[in-house]
Amino acid sequence: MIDIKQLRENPQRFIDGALEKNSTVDIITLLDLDEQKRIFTRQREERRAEQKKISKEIGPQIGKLKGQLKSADEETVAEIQTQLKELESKPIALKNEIQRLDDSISEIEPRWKDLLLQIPQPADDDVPKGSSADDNVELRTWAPDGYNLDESFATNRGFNPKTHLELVKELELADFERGVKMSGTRHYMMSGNGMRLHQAMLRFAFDLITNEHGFTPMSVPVILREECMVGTGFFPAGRDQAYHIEESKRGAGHDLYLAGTGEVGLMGMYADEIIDSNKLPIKMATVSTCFRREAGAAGRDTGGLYRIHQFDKVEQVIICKSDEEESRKWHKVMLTIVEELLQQLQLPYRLLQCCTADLGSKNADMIDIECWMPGRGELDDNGQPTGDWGETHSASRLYDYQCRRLNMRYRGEDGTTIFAHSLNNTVLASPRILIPLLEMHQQQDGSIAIPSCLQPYMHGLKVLESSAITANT
RNA sequence: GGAUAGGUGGCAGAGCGGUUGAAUGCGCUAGUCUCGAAAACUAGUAUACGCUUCGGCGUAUCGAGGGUUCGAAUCCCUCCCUGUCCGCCA
Repeated sequence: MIDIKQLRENPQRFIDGALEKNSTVDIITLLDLDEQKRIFTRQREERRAEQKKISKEIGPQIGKLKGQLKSADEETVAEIQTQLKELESKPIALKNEIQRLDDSISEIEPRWKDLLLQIPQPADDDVPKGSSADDNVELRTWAPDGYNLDESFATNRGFNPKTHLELVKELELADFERGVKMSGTRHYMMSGNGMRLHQAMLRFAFDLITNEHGFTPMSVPVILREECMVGTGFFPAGRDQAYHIEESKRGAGHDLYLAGTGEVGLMGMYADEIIDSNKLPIKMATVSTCFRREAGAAGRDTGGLYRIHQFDKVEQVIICKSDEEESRKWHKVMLTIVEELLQQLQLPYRLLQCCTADLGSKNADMIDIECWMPGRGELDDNGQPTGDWGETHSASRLYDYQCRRLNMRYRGEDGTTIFAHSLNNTVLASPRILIPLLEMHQQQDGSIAIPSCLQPYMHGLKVLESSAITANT
């Protein structure tokens, strides 16, 4: 959520920011509603103050008169009742007026709130403007020694690459048919060494971030209340991407959803809290199963491990003080950790500065990391895939947008409460990361060379090979 | 799933429908005392929003929402949440 005060002071910044993000939210109407709401609220407060004052004055008198009623004859009763009516007429008039103002305010409030929640955080000035993901800007690339990204995989390695789908099938690393049989399209099972590799990757990434970089290891709930989804900024925009769990026993607004990322649990845990400022920055990492409906992606990336409904992810989150420089610093740190991880895995990658259109409503800045996937992309004249970049990581910088929605604050030097800043980034999401891993480390005989950093997590196994290969050698 | 007890400030815990934003205790902060600390004593100690002549003033908040009333932490209704016991269970 953006700061309504900032919107009042500088509406143009938010109007421009929304346009750049292709948002159609009606900010003009919001400003209008806000003005009305403020006027009504102020009038209400004034009436209310007046009413309180009068009540305090006439209270004892009313009490006295009501006491007299008990022991009065008919004539005095009538007289006293007239006096009571007179005494009460003014506060009753005020009461009615307050009621009218209340009605006006509660009519405005839901629309006001709804619009406010929809206003995207304006992108930072140094984020390139763009109209779609095509306008994202490549910041830098990295490839292991001996691998030239300007040349094809075949030129680099001396043989044509198989796709991860072929490799998975030959080495029996996953079972798509049975996954689909049980749960429908975009479901799968990891099997045998595939499952071992999947677990090894997660464990390697989790150990790297928690042991080497001091992030606190956490587990998180993946079933979360609607408030957490709204608070972290995934709702309302991403409502159709989340699995909704029916919970009719709970009241409205208390429905439960499956999280699409561990970020929801890591951020939600501090909602409505005033964090001890000595504890900042809070650096946390979790590994959790993530669920995504992939609504609107029908027909895209079908088959294989790229776009699936359920996967596991090691996620990093940082909550820091409200300071732009600090936010920027931690953003870089989070990216550096991923670069370190991918370099250890010997996977070529590139950093993409997302343009305004690709940021999503929460982010002031977002940098994606894409890994080179030789088996993706268009086919060349010989029917060989030309390879393509595929998104594996996404590092978000949100300033206080999320913390404001979550009401997550800390106390400043002078005792005032300040909304914290938050950031998050993927450490590693598997099985998607297995695509570049398998495709990049495949060898001519169809086996997979396991990077040395993973070998301890694979009981020392150095190569994945099919039973057929083993039999031949 | 069955039975029962509750939700008040950082915590514990009071609160006849009328100066109750809320007693008291603990905690915390500052001061006095001390070479220093502890103890003791004194003072202060919620949040949000609005207004401000920057000294304050006003409104809201006692789980949430609604109602009764001139006036609600206090009465009524609905919902939410939590604890305990029994049953079941990865």
